[in-house]
Amino acid sequence: MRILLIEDEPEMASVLKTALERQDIIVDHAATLADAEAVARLGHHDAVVLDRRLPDGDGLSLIPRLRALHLDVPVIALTALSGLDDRVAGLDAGADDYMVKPFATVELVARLNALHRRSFTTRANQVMVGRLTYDFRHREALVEDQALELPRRERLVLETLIRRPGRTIMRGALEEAVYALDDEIGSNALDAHISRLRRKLDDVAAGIEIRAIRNLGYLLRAAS
Amino acid sequence: MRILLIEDEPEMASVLKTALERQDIIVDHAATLADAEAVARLGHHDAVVLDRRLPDGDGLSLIPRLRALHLDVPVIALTALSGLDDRVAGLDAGADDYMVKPFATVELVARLNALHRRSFTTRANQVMVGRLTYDFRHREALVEDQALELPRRERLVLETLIRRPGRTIMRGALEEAVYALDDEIGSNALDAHISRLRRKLDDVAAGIEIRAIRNLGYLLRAAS
DNA sequence: TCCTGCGTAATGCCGATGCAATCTTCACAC
DNA sequence: GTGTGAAGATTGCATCGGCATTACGCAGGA
Repeated sequence: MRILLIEDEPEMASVLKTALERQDIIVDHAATLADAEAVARLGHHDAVVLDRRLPDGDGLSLIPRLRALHLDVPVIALTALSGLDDRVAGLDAGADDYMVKPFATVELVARLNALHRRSFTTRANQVMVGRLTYDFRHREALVEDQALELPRRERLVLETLIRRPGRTIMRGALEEAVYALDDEIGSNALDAHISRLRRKLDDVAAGIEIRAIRNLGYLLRAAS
Repeated sequence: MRILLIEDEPEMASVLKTALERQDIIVDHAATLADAEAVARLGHHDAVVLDRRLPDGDGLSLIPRLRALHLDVPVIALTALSGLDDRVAGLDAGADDYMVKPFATVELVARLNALHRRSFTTRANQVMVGRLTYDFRHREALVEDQALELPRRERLVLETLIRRPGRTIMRGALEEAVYALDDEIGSNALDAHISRLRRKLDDVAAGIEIRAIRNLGYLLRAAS
């Protein structure tokens, strides 16, 4: 696992870095928001540990900027303040977890591991289900190392489903992923895409099944 | 191949740029360390040519910063100093190669090519798709041992596509490979090159197809 | 000066997409 | 087991936008 530690106090940073590295966690360190953003953009990290009080602003302000770049890296916010308001602010801003200083580093490690496990499948840039590999970096589906050509909508559907194999994706979530907010969508356009996608996956014997969950959504899994 | 040239003397920069471009190398130019770092971070380059004496510091200081960002791009350091100490300093700092001014540009080109090949070690010097063989060492396309003459841009397109046969190359990646940063590219210049390249490949019955992936990019593969 | 490479723009074409009609499957009740 | 209604699946069709192609003019090298 590799994380980005954003913390301006040198001593705190050093202590944390040492503790994390002892747990086999790779730590990149940034002391300012500007640096942090530049580094985070590279997308190398499995998690971000973010101090709120930084020389160039509130750490939380980084989160929406990362999200805007489609960096869905989980974020743990650190703060000296323990008030409920601050906790809410942190989670509102999109932090995935929240720790109040002072805290035991073992707890931070534990939470990082938890986040990592939780998001592991979604963050790898390749996911494999059945005989199908989806490469998020190149945005292509591969069967036996051959690209499977998928048009835009179908590809978006597949991307969304394969991020959480075997889990239900609600219909609304799918629509959000496939259509922009201002794209009005009537009728059953989504169903049609699912249908076409299924057909293509069958044609190449991808060993994948897309199941409808009535009144809820769909899930993708290796065919039994 | 695309490189980042970091050199503050305008004349030197201009001469090198011209010489390299004559060898079909795409050159992005930065005059300061700050600029260079910002551009290098984009990860577009196959190599960095780095002058040591720069207005904002010793060029070598860039290398550890790039490594910290896990940019493993090879670096050739240029210097006016030929002392052993300087050579050691350069290699210590992580430069892959080292040249003392003044030097012959042909030598620089040769070393760049060597580095480039080395960084593609996993890849053969020749790739064959359909009836077409592309020889990266001599930078020529062969059909039945007959060289196929391709102008610069078309060859760059082919090189990029054939590196990953049967896989999608995103439009942006193609543009990066074929054009320098400051080359304004409007309209459909890339499309036009693809079209001309296709025509030439068809003319010699190369047995190759270049497919468009709508909204994404292109893919090259043996014709079915 | 001629020639070739290149970028641009106009035009034509085809695939992707949304829609709607029709068929199939599922859950539940009896 | 079976009937029924609702949700889902599939497919043909018209539309639209992106890609392909080609002609043209410019620029740089022979």
